[in-house]
Amino acid sequence: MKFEDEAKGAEKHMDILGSLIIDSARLLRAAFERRIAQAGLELTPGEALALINIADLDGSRQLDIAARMGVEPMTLCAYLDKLETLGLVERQQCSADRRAKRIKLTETSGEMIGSIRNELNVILTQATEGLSEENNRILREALVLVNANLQATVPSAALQTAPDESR
Amino acid sequence: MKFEDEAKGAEKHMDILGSLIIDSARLLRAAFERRIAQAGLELTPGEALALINIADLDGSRQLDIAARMGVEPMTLCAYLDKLETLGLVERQQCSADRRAKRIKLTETSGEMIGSIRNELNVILTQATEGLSEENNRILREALVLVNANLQATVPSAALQTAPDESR
DNA sequence: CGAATTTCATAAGGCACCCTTACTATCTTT
DNA sequence: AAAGATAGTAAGGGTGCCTTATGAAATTCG
Repeated sequence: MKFEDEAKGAEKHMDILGSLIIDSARLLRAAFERRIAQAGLELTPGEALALINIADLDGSRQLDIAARMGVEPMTLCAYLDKLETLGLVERQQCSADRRAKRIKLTETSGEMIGSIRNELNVILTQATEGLSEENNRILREALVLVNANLQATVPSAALQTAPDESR
Repeated sequence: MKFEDEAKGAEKHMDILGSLIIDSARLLRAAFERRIAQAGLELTPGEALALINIADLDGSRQLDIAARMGVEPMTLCAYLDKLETLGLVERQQCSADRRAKRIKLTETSGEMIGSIRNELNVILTQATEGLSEENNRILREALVLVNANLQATVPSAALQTAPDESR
């Protein structure tokens, strides 16, 4: 059997990117989790991020929020259960469509949202320490592009964006 | 609703980076999982990545491989159980330290490793489509920096930094 | 109009990732 | 030789996210 490991050097810088992204996410999530716990906020990272997204989309329906977050509606539903239990959001009947519910922030949520944003801010400031403004921008733009590219490879994404189903 | 969120703009580009990284990781993992399944490789992404790392560190002990991967020894242990069951790696007694085991690739693993590298390659080529060589490099360097920064915030990181001088 | 289909939220269940704690066997130090 | 550190691992848990199925309401259409 002959192995074609000659190409390994060329591929190496590729598969490293995969590890880098996955490692970043793990580290980031862990750091966020630690900070949230330290700050005494009784939320998981997923719930906290959901709340942040809801803050930007106050009054939206669950489908829209889930789409914005890039998760399945069911995944968001679980977060909302928790957030509602904690009194941070409310599910209100949508008058236009009685199947749907509008997710509204409660008055008491403001403080929590501020705290979460603050923790996020600290973490990301630490994480990007030593990164030039310019490269910070490129990093974000590159990730936006990567995400769009990956999203396009999702089979069901054909329904949303791609007109091509030559699969 | 009538709240002034003037400060939000300043923070926004920060917390977006967090979402971007986490989203990338989720999309990447999902894409990898799909491709691995399609290719008929009976591995999870974590197991596959472990195997790739082992390929670069053939004959190392589990602690070193775990450190390289950035996971706890126990996490790696579970991957190894699976990889060993599949006949892709072997645990060999380390002659110098009978507590330790050296992880060796089996002969049959070459094919699997090639397949995994290939799938990774395809995914990452897709993911970085439209990204200039220059920005690709900056992306990777920025992530390396971010990972190092985040790693430094881990409480137990003080313990981790020392034991690695045999490189 | 009424039946079929679609859509929104959700209940139920599952897989993967990764961790902490605790234990055994083996080094290392004193 | 006794005490403590270290390599691997068994056990178990929390989180993230998914798929499938269900009930209710909306929409399409014969």
